Amino acid sequence: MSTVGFRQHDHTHCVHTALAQADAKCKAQRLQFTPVRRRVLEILLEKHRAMGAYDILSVLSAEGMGSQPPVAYRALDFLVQNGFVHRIEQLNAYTACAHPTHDHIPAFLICRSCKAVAETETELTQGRLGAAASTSGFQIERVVVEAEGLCPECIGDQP
Amino acid sequence: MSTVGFRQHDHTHCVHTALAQADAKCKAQRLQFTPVRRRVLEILLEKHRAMGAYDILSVLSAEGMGSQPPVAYRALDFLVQNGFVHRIEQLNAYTACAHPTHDHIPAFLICRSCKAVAETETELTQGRLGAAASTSGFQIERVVVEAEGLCPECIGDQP
DNA sequence: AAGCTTGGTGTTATAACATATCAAGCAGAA
DNA sequence: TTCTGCTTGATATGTTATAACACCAAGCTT
Repeated sequence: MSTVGFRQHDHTHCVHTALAQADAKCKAQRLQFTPVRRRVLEILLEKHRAMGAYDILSVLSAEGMGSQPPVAYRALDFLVQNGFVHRIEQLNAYTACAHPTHDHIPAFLICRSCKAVAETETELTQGRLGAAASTSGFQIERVVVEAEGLCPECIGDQP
Repeated sequence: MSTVGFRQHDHTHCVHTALAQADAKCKAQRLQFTPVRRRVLEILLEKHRAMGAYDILSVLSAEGMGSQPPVAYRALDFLVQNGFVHRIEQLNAYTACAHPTHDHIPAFLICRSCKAVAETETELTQGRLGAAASTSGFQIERVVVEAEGLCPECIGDQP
């Protein structure tokens, strides 16, 4: 059920599916899925890794789709805002959402060696953090959960 | 038990206690608790908020303790490494540890309005993320848990 | 004491990440 | 058509972080 990266899959297919889903959602919600936005999502889906804004920008730039930072950041903001992409705070980087079809609190496993990112979900507000929040009167709006470590591929290689 | 900020307390006392504990731990572990390192910790304890490296640097600089970024970053690295300070990834900022006397996985409640930070603990590896990690063979080394929202003080003020 | 090693600090420079601002284009509604 | 709102282009700048190298002080060796 919950997708946990770190394994083989039909990549071309998953890229196409995700783009089609994004298309559909944007149509349904009257959002403008412009060429730049679409291409940025596609780049992230293709790489299947966390990428910095400037990495993305350099791809765009090579393709003549704009060469200044705001181009990338604006597209990323749109994609994050609408749940197509998540920001990885630890890395100041971005990765395509693995479950774009439903709302969720994402949680990530991030390989410190190869930067592969697996996304799963969490319902943290019911745990200890949620308890702390409610006893102190804190109103949680967003939760970041990111685990750093070594993915199966890299456990042998790196210390 | 778990300290959840957002309330009054004897601040001078807590600063002194924390510094004394840091002193003791460094002595015990033969770590060099140099003036810059000590002062950076003190600054963070005094403010009791998340502070950026450059905020800290400007205080240091005003006191003639070095004016270049590496001065602040080196001290912060030391303090983070040894558990006296935590880095808040969402904010690219740092905050003094609220439970420096024992090892723990910190979790934070961060007010997006006033930047107050409350630290609590979590044992996340037993939850859904831990399960995802073990089924996929991912080796978790570090976990970041940060909730953003509004603290009790700011709930009335800000939208 | 001279020489060596280790770890901290001072300093310069630069890399990496992100946003403010203003002008121009373009699509859909009135 | 004209207005309006969103998107894009472009310039400039702000913010966060690190590389690299020189210097110095403490502790250890011979």
